[in-house]
Amino acid sequence: MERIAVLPERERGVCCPPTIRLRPEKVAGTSEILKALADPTRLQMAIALRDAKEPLCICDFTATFDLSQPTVSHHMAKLKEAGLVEVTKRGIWSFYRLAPDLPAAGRRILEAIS
Amino acid sequence: MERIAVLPERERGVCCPPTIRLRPEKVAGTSEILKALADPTRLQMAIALRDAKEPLCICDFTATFDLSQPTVSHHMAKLKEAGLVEVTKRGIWSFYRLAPDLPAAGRRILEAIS
DNA sequence: GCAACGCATTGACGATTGTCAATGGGTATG
DNA sequence: CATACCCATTGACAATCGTCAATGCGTTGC
Repeated sequence: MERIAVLPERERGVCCPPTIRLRPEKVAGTSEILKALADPTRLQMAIALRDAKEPLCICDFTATFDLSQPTVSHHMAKLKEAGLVEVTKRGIWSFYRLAPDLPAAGRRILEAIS
Repeated sequence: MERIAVLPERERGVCCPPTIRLRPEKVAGTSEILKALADPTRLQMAIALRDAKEPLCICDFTATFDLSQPTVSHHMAKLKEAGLVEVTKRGIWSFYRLAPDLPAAGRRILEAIS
């Protein structure tokens, strides 16, 4: 990612379409992950799960954020749909943790955010 | 980001709200960056700019994607609003490049995606 | 059995988003 | 001046999103 200094010389009517190296499925998957993390609440939830020593439940986040329980549940479902999060039920609780089989793209993004 | 093995013991009515270490402004800024990258078209545009040896103009992307020029222009404006992209006008062209003063968060995220 | 708890789902609402057609402004060429 | 090119802005539209109230379901404790 080095600095680009000069502007290219261009001729009228001639464009330089960049070649897209990424496969469409890869683009879709990555943008799904990004979309899941692009909401402030979900971003904080994901970071909390990333940094947590133990799995967390919905009620933990309901206590943290000023949001209703259905809303928190809805956000967590989005993280799960994106493959970022995994759930284990025990008793009346649903424990959430970061997906252990997180794809490399997701892992790198999660490590990049702060 | 090590594996979490065991589930915590919980008591009814007692939750364990995670402590949010991130400042609210930081959360807002990062989620703005993520939101800007969360669209498939903008994701590909950002990656193209990241990997390009020279700045690119709007018409380059209009040729690449099957989208109207206003739409491409609109997407580029979103990347610019998020501080990811910088524009230099010369003649009839507007040349876009990755922002040289990209905040660390943005740079790490951009390097993480693929 | 019954009440309380934790959670997911549904339905509804305003807000935001992605897209295009239409338009206008600036710049080069003839 | 007139035309062609590149680009940004506006207005409009359907689609999606974030949120909550209401509801239902499974589990635990009395």
